[in-house]
Amino acid sequence: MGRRKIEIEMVKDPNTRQVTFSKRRTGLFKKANELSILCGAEVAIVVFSPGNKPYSFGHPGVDVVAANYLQQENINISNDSQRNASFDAPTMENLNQELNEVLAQIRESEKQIEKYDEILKKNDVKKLFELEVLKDSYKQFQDLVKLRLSDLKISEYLMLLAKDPVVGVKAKPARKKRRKN
Amino acid sequence: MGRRKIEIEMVKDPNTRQVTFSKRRTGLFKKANELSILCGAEVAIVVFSPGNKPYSFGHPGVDVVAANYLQQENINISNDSQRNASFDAPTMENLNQELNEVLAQIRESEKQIEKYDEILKKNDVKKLFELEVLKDSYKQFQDLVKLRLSDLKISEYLMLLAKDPVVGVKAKPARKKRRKN
DNA sequence: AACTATTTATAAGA
DNA sequence: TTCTTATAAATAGTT
Repeated sequence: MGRRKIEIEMVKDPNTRQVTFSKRRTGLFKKANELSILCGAEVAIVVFSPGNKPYSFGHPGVDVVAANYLQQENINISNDSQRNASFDAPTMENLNQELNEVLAQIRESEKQIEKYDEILKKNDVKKLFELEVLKDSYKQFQDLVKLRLSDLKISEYLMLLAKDPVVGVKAKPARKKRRKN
Repeated sequence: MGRRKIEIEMVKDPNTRQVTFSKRRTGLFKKANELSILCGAEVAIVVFSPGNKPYSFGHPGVDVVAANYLQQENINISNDSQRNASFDAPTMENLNQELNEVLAQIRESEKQIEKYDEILKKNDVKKLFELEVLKDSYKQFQDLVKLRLSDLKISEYLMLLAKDPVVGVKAKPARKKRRKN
């Protein structure tokens, strides 16, 4: 889309890479905005620049979309457009707690997946009932992962780390550009 | 970018709106993928369709997963009401092979989830880079599960089992599809 | 699901 | 960084 065609591969020159990033991030956010308006869709994007600086776009807001994504279960219960718009900036404690909860449940589910696997390998028809039970467990596991440990959630976690990287050590007042590679 | 210029405003016709959504979501994810590769940037996107169906994109440099996702979504993404409408009757061999593949991948990923867990518990900021790497692994895992072991396929698998309990012995000729739940 | 006339994004240059 | 512009790419309407 420019004077010349380029291959989709890492841009080598760091300077050019930064310029490309700026241009394309602008374009991406514009597209996202158009999509949300044209289709009435909710969109949330989090991007880290080559220098690891976070940028985000959201309609109606990253927080709102994140909350909806994470709490989709509640939408089924209340039909109203009573979206949970109150997704306060997460703290490290919140995120850690939540992640640990999920990870615990994942481990719990893994045991059952193991059994699932075994039954499948045995192909024992008499275990059909058991298999259905395990299926339910597995679906719960999937849902948990999808809903509660979403890409977005992880990105937010990383954003927090990026912004306040001295977790549990000390808080730096500085808000300048942060880099690590 | 089309036959005519359009205003950026809600597309009124629901049918057209859905088509526009599909096309532009594809475009958005493609752009996101290119951005991540060209610039080595982290990107995460969550979108809700007009029908409130969630779609997500994530990954730097895992273009294969993104491509697979786009290729397979016509299988995975279909309305509940039309679930079985266009799903060719799977054979036992197909399903067994597919499930075993996925289960292998799950076990592979579990190891990395463990490491993820450990790092989270440490809250060690210096491990940020490591965390990002693990996040990628975990996201791949998520995508795999979503793509290849959908609820639909499990349901079909169970249906087959229920009807044709001699698993792994032989595949009976295709039969009419029936729904259980 | 494809096609194509147009619009839009953007790579390179200033 | 911002602007310009030639060209590549996305897509709106069509088949």
